[in-house]
Amino acid sequence: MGQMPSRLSKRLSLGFFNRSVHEVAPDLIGATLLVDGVGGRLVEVEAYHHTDPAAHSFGGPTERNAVMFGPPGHVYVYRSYGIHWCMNFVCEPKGSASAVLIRAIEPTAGLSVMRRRRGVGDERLLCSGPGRVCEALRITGRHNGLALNAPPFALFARIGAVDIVAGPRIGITKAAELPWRYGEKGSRFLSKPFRREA
DNA sequence: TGCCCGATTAACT
DNA sequence: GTTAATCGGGCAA
Repeated sequence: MGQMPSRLSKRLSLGFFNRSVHEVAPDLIGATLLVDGVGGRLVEVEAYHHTDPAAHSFGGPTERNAVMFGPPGHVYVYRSYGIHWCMNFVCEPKGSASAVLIRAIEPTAGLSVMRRRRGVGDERLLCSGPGRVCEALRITGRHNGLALNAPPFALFARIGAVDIVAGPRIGITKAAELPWRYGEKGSRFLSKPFRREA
């Protein structure tokens, strides 16, 4: 389990993330993320730039957001609403404190494991939301600060072209109008549909 | 120290 | 459509 995409696509290097978060975020759509062999294709992400009032790093470094100020290609995990975990990929040169929130995945590997962890049978409910992604892939605070190019992570470039749509981010109050949510057009695995879809 | 509220979800009406 | 669950970060006092 988990080797399937390796023959078909390249692994993404840490350098992939050493670019503007607004380039990395759409480029991640269609990439495959596995955690201990379980996961699938990224179909929805959001960009958080350090100059953005909605970003955790906006107010400067704290104990919680320290990883955001570290090197790109590492994972920033935080607890949301005291209940859920949310996972981000740090972008841009070290200290820039920008990151991409992983909001939804199309499950392709370890379906039965994810169903058991999530307690639901419907494929579309396994990873359609940032908290659901972390529960299905069993991401917790102990993953905070880990690099994406080493176990338990495996990250593969997308294969072929992907239709990408953008729109306002979800669940925020500051800078809510900025169109920094990216998704695969027409995907059935989004946490919410995009407004302007053909 | 105390208080408010959040990059959410599921279970309601 | 609404709301409870649940807790740590960040800031006021």
